[in-house]
Amino acid sequence: MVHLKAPYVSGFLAFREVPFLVELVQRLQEKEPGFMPQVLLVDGNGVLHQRGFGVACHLGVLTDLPCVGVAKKLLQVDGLENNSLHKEKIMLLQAGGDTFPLMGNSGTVLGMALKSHEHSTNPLYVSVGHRVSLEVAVRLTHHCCRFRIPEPIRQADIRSRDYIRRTLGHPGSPAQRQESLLPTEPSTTSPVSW
DNA sequence: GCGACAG
DNA sequence: ATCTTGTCGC
Repeated sequence: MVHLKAPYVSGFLAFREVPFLVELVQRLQEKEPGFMPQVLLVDGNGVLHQRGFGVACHLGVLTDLPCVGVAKKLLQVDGLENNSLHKEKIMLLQAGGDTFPLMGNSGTVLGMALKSHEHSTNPLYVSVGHRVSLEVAVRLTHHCCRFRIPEPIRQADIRSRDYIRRTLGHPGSPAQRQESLLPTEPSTTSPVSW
């Protein structure tokens, strides 16, 4: 079980979550190096970020593994806006795998909006994290989608929440007596996310 | 009061 | 992220 200390602040997600992600990779290298993945799908952004360096970049540099940023909402940076024009482009996406580029004011393509499967309305926002091209990032993400969320991220989400529920759900459990795995902060902070 | 808001 | 209400498709 991880013990989150930093609060969630938009633009600083890596400072909250990346230490635990690095630890997971290190633990895997020690115990099961044969299972080391060739690429990581990261729940958050890569270069589509306030300072061009989201959690997927951060994790990639610290582990030297190729990383893809996969966000569920558009981070509105460099002039990118979730406005009516953007929503029009989303509605024009037809088949699963369809995309449109996310071009910042700087003229750089920061990522791609991806219709991750055919019966999906909201796109995914895919961006380069580390040692991977945007084209490969998009194809890889698309091919991992049984549903809207890529299966590796979806399973991590489902199983971690299930673990939390099983661990904190039982009165008298060690975790419950420890009393402070739940966030001290009011809202916004979650013990799950990992 | 109003807009913004990766997770 | 969490919570809630309602709808649609398999």
